[in-house]
Amino acid sequence: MTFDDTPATSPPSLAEAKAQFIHLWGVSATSWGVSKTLAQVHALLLVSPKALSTEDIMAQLTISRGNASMTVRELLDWGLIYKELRLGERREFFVAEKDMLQVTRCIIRARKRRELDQMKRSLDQLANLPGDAADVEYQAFHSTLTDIQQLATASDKLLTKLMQVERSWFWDKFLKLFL
Amino acid sequence: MTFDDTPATSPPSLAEAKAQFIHLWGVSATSWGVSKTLAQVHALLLVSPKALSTEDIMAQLTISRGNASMTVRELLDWGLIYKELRLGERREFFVAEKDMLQVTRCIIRARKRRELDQMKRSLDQLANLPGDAADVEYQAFHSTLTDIQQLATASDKLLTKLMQVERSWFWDKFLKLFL
DNA sequence: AAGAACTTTCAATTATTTCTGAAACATATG
DNA sequence: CATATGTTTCAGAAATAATTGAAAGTTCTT
Repeated sequence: MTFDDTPATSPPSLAEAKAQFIHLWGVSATSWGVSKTLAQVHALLLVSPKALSTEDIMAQLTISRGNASMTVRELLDWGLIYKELRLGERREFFVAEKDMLQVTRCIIRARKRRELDQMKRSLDQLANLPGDAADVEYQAFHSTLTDIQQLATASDKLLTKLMQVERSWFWDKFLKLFL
Repeated sequence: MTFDDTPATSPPSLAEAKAQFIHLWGVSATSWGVSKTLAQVHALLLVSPKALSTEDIMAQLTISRGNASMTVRELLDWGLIYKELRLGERREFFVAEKDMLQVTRCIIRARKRRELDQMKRSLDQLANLPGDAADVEYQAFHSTLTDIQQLATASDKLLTKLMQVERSWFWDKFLKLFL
């Protein structure tokens, strides 16, 4: 990526805009409990028309080999990037899933599994606690837990539906229905 | 707290269950970029039938006065708890909003304002970057940014609708439509 | 206006998370 | 099998974020 010296008043170069987008994606991720590097590697690949090697990623984001390796592996787990193998090349290249509907599905799937499903198990256990229905302390606990459980179940079902939804249905029916 | 000698196999006492819930809420919050203490104070008040003072909160969660004060303030900002003032009492008591639909609205409102709205502004700026439509690098950048923008706009509208939705509509129509 | 009761602030400390870099590991090639 | 090329691991370092606690601030009471 070339260095460039344009004055502050002109529109940013493509390289600058990419850097800004990568930065933005990193900052946003952080406030949703996702590691900055994970998001930045994702952003870099999202705006890259061709597959990048680990070396490319290290160089562009100035991160260590270890970090790049771990991060790429996690993105593969999420399903947000793919390996691209080339004949006669030892090293691996990576491309991002570019379809944002698909990206959304991956993110919902991963986070639902990791956090919502786990939480529902704990809630089920706690909400079943037997107790004295006349005790105001017990009542407060039990009714709050039940309400949260209900909300968790509703969220779960909604997210499951959203993941399964067809592209055409999504853009045609769903959006027009609500928006 | 009362004397209790039950073996490990029996159901947990109410106090234990509350502690577990508070812990669960704290852990879950952490993975969504929300501070542990914020969530734990919220959880404590959610399962407390009566309003608690700052002292109560400090004691139950063993946190410092400063932490309790800051956290309570932030929960007030989110709209998740209310002050309860008592005649002839200097100190303030706090109660949680117990209605989980309302709680959901507060959380959506706060996070949308803080993160989504801010992000949309940045995206608008970046997606407008002029460039050479024949350049594959530019194309990749521009089309990805446009897609993300579209997704952000759709999310925004959906969240706005969700916040405005009536309770009856939500439980009757929305859920039955999808779930 | 001085003291009591309570709240807020913030610099310093502590805890947690993330990242680095070098060594170990894997695999292809001469 | 020795070397070259590339990947993974993980203990310690560095960066970030959360928390404390004591001092300053506020408000009520007499």
